Amino acid sequence: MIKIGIVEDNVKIRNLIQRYLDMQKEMSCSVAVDSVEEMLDHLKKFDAPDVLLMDIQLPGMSGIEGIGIIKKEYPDIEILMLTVYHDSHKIFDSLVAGASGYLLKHTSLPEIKESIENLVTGGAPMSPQIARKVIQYFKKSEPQQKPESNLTSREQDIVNGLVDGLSYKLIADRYDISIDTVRAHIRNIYKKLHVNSKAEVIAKSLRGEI
Amino acid sequence: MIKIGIVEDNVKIRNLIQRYLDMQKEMSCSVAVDSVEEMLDHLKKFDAPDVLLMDIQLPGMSGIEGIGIIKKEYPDIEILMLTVYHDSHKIFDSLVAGASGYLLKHTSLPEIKESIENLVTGGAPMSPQIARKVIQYFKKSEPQQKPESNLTSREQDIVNGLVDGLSYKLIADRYDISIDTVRAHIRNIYKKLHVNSKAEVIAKSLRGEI
DNA sequence: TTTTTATTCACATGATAATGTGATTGGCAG
DNA sequence: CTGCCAATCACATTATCATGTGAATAAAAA
Repeated sequence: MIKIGIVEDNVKIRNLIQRYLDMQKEMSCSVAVDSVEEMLDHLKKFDAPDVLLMDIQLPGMSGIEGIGIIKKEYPDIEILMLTVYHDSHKIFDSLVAGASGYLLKHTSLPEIKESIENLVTGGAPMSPQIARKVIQYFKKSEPQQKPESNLTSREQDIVNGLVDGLSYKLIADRYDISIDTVRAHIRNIYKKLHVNSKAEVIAKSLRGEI
Repeated sequence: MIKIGIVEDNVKIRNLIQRYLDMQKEMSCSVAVDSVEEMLDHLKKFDAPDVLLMDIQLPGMSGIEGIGIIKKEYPDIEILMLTVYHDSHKIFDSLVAGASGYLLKHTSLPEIKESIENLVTGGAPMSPQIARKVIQYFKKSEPQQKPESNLTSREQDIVNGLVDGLSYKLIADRYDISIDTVRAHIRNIYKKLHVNSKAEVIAKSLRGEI
């Protein structure tokens, strides 16, 4: 049974969602309040829910401020934002503060239900537009120059094999070359990187130093 | 009509997906090859598809390298990764390189279809586990809960030695114990982590999976 | 108290890795 | 055309690792 709490100041929306979720047999939603402050009061007195649906625009403290406070006291509560805002700042601030998902308010009730289930099983529900913005964030943050690999593409292949934990034999099989060729490449890689073991190559690679 | 291309070296999977997508009336999937190089050849000769499904582990150039090259020449193609890899590096590298979505290979055919539709209407499809890792990227401030290491502090010492690229002998010297003790610890570490080489331990550790 | 568990050490053996030496091929630059 | 270099392969030797088996001690848990 998943216990759910709601922080939302629009009474109609709040009641609608609460009734819908509480109706589900694998969920219970007994607490729905209209501010972070009230939710904090409630958490002190009763058992913490598993999931909190949280708006951003609220009377008193904003939902984003609330995330930090609630997660600090109750780190096991999963917080799912449910809001009309789709600007990058609010999205990122929410995620940095500790939200585990971000839905837009036009999301249908069954989709909200599905998102909550997704959340408790280790997922991170996001509306498609939100996911797009999150991904765009990575495309911009690209200007990270790599330290001039020096490695040829074949050598890089071999390094990837090592990082995947493969033996020389398995690397040879993967790229359909002989094990002696693998040896030869690895010799050259060691020279270029000034190392002398698989271990060091893997460490360098995973640290982004190649 | 959405035109789709596939780059995937497993013939069975490739044919399965191609046949399924091509069967949809609002989609066509006429090109399915097993390497980035072949796809680049195809793109030179024929009309570019709207969406490319791309594996990571491929003969020749990796799918991640391929993203950059393809997006540079054909920026309008949306690239959707479809792979077994779920480690943060491969996910982030793919997104930084320009992928618009990231699915794991166990995704069902109808979900793949849905993801493609989602993609062309401005979404960014991701498997739930992937979305979670992307979001965790933002939470780096907060100490992310580790997968319950199970390792004792001495074992963790040994792991650190491995990550530093030390041999058994050097680890023994560092902690002033015998090399056989190091062996014994490493045996136990392998059991706990279900691996059987230094390489895998180092990789797991540097990926934060310990 | 009895039983785990962490930590320590030893001996042994087959597997894998590291390193040396040398060689062939095909592409590219001077 | 010629030398350089990436990529391929072979053979050989020593070093290191992976794994099995066994065991002692002290501390923590049952």
